[in-house]
Formats: sequence, structure tokens, C-alpha cells
Amino acid sequence: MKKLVIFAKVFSDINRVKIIALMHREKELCVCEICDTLQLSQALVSRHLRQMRDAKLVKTKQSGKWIIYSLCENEILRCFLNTIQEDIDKLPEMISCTAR
Amino acid sequence: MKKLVIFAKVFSDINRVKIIALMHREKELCVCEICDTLQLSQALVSRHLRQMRDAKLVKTKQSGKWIIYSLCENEILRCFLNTIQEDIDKLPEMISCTAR
DNA sequence: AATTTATATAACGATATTGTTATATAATAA
DNA sequence: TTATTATATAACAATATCGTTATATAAATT
Repeated sequence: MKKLVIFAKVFSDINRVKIIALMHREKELCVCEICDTLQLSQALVSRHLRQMRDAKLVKTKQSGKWIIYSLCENEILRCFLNTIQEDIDKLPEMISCTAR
Repeated sequence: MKKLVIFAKVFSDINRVKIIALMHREKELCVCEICDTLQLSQALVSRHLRQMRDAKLVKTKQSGKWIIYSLCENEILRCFLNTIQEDIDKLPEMISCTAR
């Protein structure tokens, strides 16, 4: 129940849901790709990612100067994602990090 | 996506999740049964129920001076509930409204 | 070594949410 | 009609959250 509440908190913000949806579609993303694609400030995205990481919803790996984020495998998350399948198609087109 | 966010907001508070879990187990509840069973103040329960009603997660019917609350049928809700099946068994024993 | 680039964090004001206490409303019982 | 009971709402302080701006850190490039 506590875990559900922690996850629900993550899903209770539209920008975090967009980030999760994008991450689901693209599998792996660096921070600047999220900022550029969703048109959100770097500081905001960084903090949202931190919250998602604290909730153990995303994991990271370093690749040079980039931090690559991806979703963790999780039943609650899978269930959540099922409910927004149509919205995932409506996400903006990916703006890739060309430097990478 | 908006609907998921609205629902997630409801699920982002432990007391609301408890109310929903109890309602799932008991099907129909008046406000005082929720207060007594979960040991929460009437004003607090009343406001939580309002939020859940605004999110169209619960419906009500009047029965004399009691307002009977029950869950709406809903895919996202069903999915949420699946993730907390074990916790539902751990909920406190029902304190029924004897006057009713 | 100095600069640039990617990301994280701190500080801030604005707003939202929580739980409480007090009060209002509305149905029933006396 | 008055009192009681069930529920809703308003007002409040405490705390949390959001998005912003400014700054820190750390890797890579020059």
C-alpha cells in the first residue's frame, strides 16, 4: 500500500507522466532529450527524475557526460502504462541528442 | 493521461487508499463506518470522499440521513486494486453502523 | 589549464494539500 | 418544534510541491 502511494505520487504530476511515457516509448533517454522533446526546463526535469529515482521507478547509467535514464521493470508501472497506451502515440516527436 | 493523473492524485494519500480498499472489501459504506473503522476524523473523511467523488472514483446514494458511498467501476481503479490485494486483508475489522 | 557541455542542487515565491477545530445543513427522533 | 444524528464545509496552521533562477559539479573538448 505504501509502495502504491509512493508510485501514485510520481504519477500525480502531468510532466512526470509525460517523462515516463516518453521513456517507455524510447527505452533510454538522456536528460537533455527529455528537456528538448517535452519542452521543459533542465532544472525541472532533473528534479522530476530525482523523485522518480527515489521511488525506484527509473534507473540510471553514466555514458560519458550523459546520464542515461530508463524505466525499471515493475508490475504497478506496467499496469499504469496500460491505461495510457493511446496517449503515448500522441507524445511529441523525439528530439534526439545529436552530440551523443 | 489527465485521467490517470487525477486518479493518481487520489491514490497519492495513504488514508484515501485505505478508504478505497475498505470500500472495495465492504462494497457499501456510510461515512461514520469509514471514520470508526479507520479511526479518522469525520471532517477529514468527508473531505477525502469529496476529492474521490470529484475524481469520479466513488458514487453516492442517500438512505435516510446516511450517505452511502461505493466505488465506481473503472479500469484504472481495478488495476490499482490488483496491486494492493494483500493489503486489503490487513485492513482493520469492520465497525458497522448499528443505527442504520 | 581554461572553456564548454550535461546534469544536479539550492533557494525562492506561489500554490496545493493535510489534519484540525468550529460551524452549517439536513434528515430523523423525541 | 426542539434535540439529536450524519454529513458537509469553512477557516486555519503546518507542510509539501511546482516551476523558476542561480549556482555547483563533473566530464569532455579546446
